[in-house]
Amino acid sequence: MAQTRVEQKERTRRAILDAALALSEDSTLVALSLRQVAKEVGIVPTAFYRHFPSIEDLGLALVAESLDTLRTLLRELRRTAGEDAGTIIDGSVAVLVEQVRQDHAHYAFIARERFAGPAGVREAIARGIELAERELATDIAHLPGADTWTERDLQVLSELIVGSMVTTAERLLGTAPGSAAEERVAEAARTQLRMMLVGARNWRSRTT
Amino acid sequence: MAQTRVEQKERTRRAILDAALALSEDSTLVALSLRQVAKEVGIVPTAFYRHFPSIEDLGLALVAESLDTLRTLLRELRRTAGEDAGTIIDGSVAVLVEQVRQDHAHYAFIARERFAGPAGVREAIARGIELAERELATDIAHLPGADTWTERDLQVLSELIVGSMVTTAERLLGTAPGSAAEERVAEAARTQLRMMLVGARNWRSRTT
DNA sequence: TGTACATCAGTGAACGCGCGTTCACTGATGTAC
DNA sequence: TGTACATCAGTGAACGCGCGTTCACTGATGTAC
Repeated sequence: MAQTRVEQKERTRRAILDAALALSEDSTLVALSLRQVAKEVGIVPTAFYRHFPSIEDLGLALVAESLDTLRTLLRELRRTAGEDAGTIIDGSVAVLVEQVRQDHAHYAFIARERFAGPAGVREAIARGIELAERELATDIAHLPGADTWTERDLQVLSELIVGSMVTTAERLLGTAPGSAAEERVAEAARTQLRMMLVGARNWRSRTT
Repeated sequence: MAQTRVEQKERTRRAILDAALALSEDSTLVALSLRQVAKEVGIVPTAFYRHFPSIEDLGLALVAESLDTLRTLLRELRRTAGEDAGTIIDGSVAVLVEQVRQDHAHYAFIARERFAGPAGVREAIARGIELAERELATDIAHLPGADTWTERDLQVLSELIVGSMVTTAERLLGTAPGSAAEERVAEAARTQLRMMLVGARNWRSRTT
């Protein structure tokens, strides 16, 4: 029965993370107190220290989880990909909508803490987004027709696309699941990706 | 000499706004205390109430200023515009770089409070960005060749462009004035706008 | 110009409250033999 | 299997501190006459 105590600790840790996510929903991590979290979880404030040295460290754990979710999303993007751009675009937006619906709290957390969080949290988020951009650039490089692109142009295009996906995610956060507003944001995202695709396809012909 | 007392009050108000801007630079408005601001300005905490009913109201005043700055920027964008897209793009990026350099604290404030600020502040920022999108759509509609675009496509394109400019501004906030990093962000922004322009020019031919 | 009164930006004491952190503790779970 | 001991998640009292807000105030600036 060596698992029981370990499992109980893990359950409390999970409860702390979920409570922090829920309590920071309408504000931000830097305005969140250890005592609020402890109260929400149902433990005494000092018990918090059995799990995290500070709220900032709890935040870093949440970022790690959020970025894992994001990384899963990007893996999904790639997995859906054939070579038909329209399919990739529609699939990508569908996955993004689905992920934001499913892990709403995590994405809202990223949006909030990206610029307003503690320094370490901001850096961790920035690193995650840069990783997403590099992975996208790699995937685009393997598509047919991309061989005439410079590495820098691929990177800049990836930044543009990831940037617009981040913006789309931020807009989705303000819409209700299944609402007309959500579908409008999704449709706009598909149109924007198609506009960027048209730009990309006609890029070399205009600059070489 | 009816101005002296009024002027002194205005000077204190200005000092409070500047102190709040400076003190929230590494954190956010919701983590900023009235007492910190008062201390920075050199007044007693209770004197704060002669100027604002609360920190949130001070935040709303700061947003109004920030959005005025942003509105000036957009007016500049339009003023620079002939009909040559390359000139508009280069000029727009130059203006954006210049504005972010000049009013760094204000733009950093917008980036931070956009998702993490008090509810009223978040709404005010969202309204300002929507206004920028509508103004851009109006201006694009007056460019030659835009007459075949649907209103919705114009709106979606404007959202894409404003979104990428917001992302560029956020990236510029992380660079030092005159640095190589700043120029790299500016160059990427110009490339992205050109990619979007190529997409826009070839859009109708592919969808009608 | 001189005087008497009004205004009001800023003062300073006081309040109750929630904060992070310390410390010695308890008692159920786990381990050694 | 039974016993004696170790571990450690969670407890609860206590601390000093900064917080927003109240209140009655002061005294320089401004106004009426």
